[in-house]
Amino acid sequence: MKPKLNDVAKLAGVSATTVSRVINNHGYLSSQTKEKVFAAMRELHYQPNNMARSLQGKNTRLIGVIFSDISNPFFGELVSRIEKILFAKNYKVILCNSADDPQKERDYLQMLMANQVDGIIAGAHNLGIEEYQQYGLPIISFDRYLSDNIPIVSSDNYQGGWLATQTLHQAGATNVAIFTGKSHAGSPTNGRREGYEAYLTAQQLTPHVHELPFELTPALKMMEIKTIMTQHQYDGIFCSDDLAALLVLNVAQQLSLTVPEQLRVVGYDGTALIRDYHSELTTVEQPLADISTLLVSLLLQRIEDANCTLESKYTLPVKLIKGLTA
Amino acid sequence: MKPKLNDVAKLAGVSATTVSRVINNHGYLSSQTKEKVFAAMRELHYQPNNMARSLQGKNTRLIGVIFSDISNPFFGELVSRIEKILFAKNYKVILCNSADDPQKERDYLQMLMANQVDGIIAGAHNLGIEEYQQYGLPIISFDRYLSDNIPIVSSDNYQGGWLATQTLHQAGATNVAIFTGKSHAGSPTNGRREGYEAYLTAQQLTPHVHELPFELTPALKMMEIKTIMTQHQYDGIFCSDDLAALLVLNVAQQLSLTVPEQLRVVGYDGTALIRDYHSELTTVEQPLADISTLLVSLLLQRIEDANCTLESKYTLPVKLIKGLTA
DNA sequence: ACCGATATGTCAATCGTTTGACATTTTTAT
DNA sequence: ATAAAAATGTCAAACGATTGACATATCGGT
Repeated sequence: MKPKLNDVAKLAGVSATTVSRVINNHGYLSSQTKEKVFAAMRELHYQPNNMARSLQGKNTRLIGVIFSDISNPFFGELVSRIEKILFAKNYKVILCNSADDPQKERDYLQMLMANQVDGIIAGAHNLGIEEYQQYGLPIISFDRYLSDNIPIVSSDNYQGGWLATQTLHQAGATNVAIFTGKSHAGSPTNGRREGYEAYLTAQQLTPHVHELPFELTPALKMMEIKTIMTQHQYDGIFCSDDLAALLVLNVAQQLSLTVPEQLRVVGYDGTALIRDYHSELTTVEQPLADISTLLVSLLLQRIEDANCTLESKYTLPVKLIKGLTA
Repeated sequence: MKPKLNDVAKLAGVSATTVSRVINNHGYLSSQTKEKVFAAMRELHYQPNNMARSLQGKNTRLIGVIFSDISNPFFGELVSRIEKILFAKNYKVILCNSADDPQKERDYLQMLMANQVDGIIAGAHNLGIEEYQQYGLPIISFDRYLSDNIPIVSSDNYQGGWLATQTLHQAGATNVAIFTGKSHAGSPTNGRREGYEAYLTAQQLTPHVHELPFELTPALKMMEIKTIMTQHQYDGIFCSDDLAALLVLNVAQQLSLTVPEQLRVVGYDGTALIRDYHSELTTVEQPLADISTLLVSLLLQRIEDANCTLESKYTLPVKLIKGLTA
């Protein structure tokens, strides 16, 4: 039978009101009384019921975190960082993998509302989910436009696209392609492609855009990449994510193309996984530590003051991590 | 202002008791009344307050999931799968990254108790945490001994160790090492090393065990691996996780060792990430789909009936995924 | 001696929802 | 016509904790 606050009061020999005062550190309290109450709590393994407390108007300190799939190393690392920061601030994370399924994302929002979360960090890619605007909850978005009053945190995708393409060009590439996901209206990640195109246009070179649908499995994606690489003799490829870059390197090996002599490759993300286990890959690193810190910081400001004025966009600078592939 | 059940009742023109009956599908209810109530719920964007409901004895349907760090691809995929299965069964996951920090894991347990979670799936590696036994909660463990009445789910580590070593041997290796983490008393993962040693002993070959501490960063781990590989001329290496295997492959390249001619390598885990982006790696695949399904299934059985009899150990068969490295 | 501060207790209302007991009305079957 | 079933309403207690108002006792400073 789970211990209740009244049980703690009985064991400590004080009133229930006193126990509540100790737990919440309200009112006059002697050190002796505090110690007696804490000792009773320890002996009974008592934890105040957060459900009952939140019914009294206390925040639940639950945060919903929605990404498409945390088995993707980028999201895995991002969510891991966000969770660590939140836990250190006495918040806990309800994890949501929405995949590329708008209805699933809506179901998650409903569930998060029912669980009285204090706020949401949303970083999935589904579009057209009006519910985000209907609930009037503190929400911060990562890399996706949700509504006019929901701030977006992202890396400087445009700078990243420019930088990646510049790196390929300066490494001698002139026939440069980009392998990217499907463009979403209003999505900051479009900036990678825009930066890529802007650089090539400035250099009077021809852009070659290849969209690889998100829903392709890696194996099918690899086949598509192989088809493209066989049909075109690119000497530089910018992949708008690192996993695609790994596939390109795999295909290069299959086609006996030497990297970086015959083919230069740059990726995007620069997760710890890539830096630790694929340091050969030249990549544009998104500042995951800063992104996480900023997402949490903005959300907690919104939780503290729902009407506080925040920018609509926060753009963090990227950095080129020089490997051996470009 | 958040809508309450009474607001729904007013809009639908029924009593609050009727709304509660519709939500919980209790008692006699006409279809017309149900439809009126659902329409009012939709119009007000009403979600029943799960905190108040759980105060009434309803389960919170919250599950605590504790792993060391989900930015590790293995845990990332495992947690992702567990979360998907749980969400489909109308449960939600509170995510906990305990790292290699026992006190942090204790803090998480306290927090989970305070939040009245219905159960816990525990897969971190910290030892000596008595709290798991004190709270009397449904708990299922992955790859770690917690207490006599907490079931453990793991892959057949012994078979995996045997299989990996046999694969190296059959590929021509006779001077075979194992790179493993530190042994923990009672931990199923010790089986990998035991299977490795048993195979070599049966073949009258000499085991070479190298323990790489968990707390080494990948860069330091790589240096340690390079030192070992330089000092010994192993012709076969079994790594007890795939990321270590990637490091070994990196070092082999640095030392101009051809794989698998001069050096055969087998890893362990076989995550989707490895299969998709490193199909060249020969590895022992843990059945993550089955592990996830079983962890959830056992936990829900425990939640349903706290005294149901479960085995103390569930061991799932592994499978060798043949790549090019052995 | 007196007054203010300190310390703790009592009491009851409240949070949002559930739920059982009982009442009333309507509908349907015999 | 009557009885049973269906449908909905009323009412109040309860879940665990918080909290404000007020009471009482003790202690320390003036």
